[in-house]
Amino acid sequence: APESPLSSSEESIKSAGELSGQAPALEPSEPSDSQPSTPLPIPGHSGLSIQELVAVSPELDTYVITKKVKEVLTDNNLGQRLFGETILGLTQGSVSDLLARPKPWHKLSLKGREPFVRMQLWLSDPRNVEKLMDMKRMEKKAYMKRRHSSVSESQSVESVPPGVDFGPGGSPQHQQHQLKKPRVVLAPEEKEALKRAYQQKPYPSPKTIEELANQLNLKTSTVINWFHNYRSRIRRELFIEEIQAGAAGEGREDSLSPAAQTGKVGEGDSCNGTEADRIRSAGGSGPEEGEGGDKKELSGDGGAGTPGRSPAPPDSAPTDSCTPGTSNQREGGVAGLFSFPEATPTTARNPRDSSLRKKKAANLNNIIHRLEKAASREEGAEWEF
DNA sequence: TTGGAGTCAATAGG
DNA sequence: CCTATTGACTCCAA
Repeated sequence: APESPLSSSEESIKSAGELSGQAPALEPSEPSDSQPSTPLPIPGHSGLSIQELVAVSPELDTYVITKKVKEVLTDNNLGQRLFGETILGLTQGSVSDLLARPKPWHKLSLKGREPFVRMQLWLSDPRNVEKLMDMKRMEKKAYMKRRHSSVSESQSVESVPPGVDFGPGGSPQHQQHQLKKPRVVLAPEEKEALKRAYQQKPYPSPKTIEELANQLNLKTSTVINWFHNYRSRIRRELFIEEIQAGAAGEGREDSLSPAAQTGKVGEGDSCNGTEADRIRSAGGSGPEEGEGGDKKELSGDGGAGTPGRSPAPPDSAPTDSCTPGTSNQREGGVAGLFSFPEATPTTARNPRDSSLRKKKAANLNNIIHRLEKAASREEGAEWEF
């Protein structure tokens, strides 16, 4: 007998303390949602609306929404899969990701806002929870029935365990080519190497990527994908931290508690990075833009995962000092990868601040990369800052 | 083409 | 079962 909490809209209390004006406008008013007419046209395809709703949506607080959704789901023993597939039209993994690290509304594309609008809509009517629970029961029932009566039925061919031929039934479409790519799983050492490479160059040139792939024995496409994903995920972490920093205060009713988790990407605070991924950038490689041919050998230590390569590459301060400080950037100028100095003690209290800083540094590096790229393309010209 | 945003879907842990 | 992680894909804009 699940009760029905939440009122259609409320939130409000948010302390996004930032310099940007950005008045918290007003969002409480939901787009006059009648209620029954179009509860949730079932993910697939709606008659016509969701997208329009998104376009008119008043800026939602994605953090509050996901928090509420997680709460409702757990309180009612509803899984992400069912919720995602029936309410959002997304798979479990996507839902997990979305709920765990919602991006701030203003950084979402129209498409990206859709799931949040759906969640908001779903939350607005407590009866939706009931419906979902009913579906859950139905699924369970169907499942029970299936396994009870289908003892005879041959195993439905799903994922054929690699290298297994089945004599009888004869698999329908001979996908024998084991055209089920095994899914690459990068070894910890490989990830480490890639992260190191990322710190050197967040945007490696095709040539560099090629070299990396060879050194690590990976397909170049894998390396490319890795960089795409890593950049994207680092960026997202940044957003998260931004939000938390903004809502840092105490305001939160049930504040912190669950918040503590998140920590994942950048804890390697300061030195000693065991296996932490310090975003700290080491000596910057020259701006090898375009075809400027690059070098960088990058110690590939494909085996020993222990840090401490010997013939350190060109720069890299001895002892791998913690203080990035004055980067010994050479000629090239800009190139220098940012690495914030142990900033003002005022901002160093929280370990999270540090990782935030590092991520921001990475972000700045991205910006620099873009500027350089644009600059080289525009052939100098008006790039006065 | 390249990079970003969203997702999917296989997998690893519980 | 469930959830979290993550390499690969699809779309899109520049």
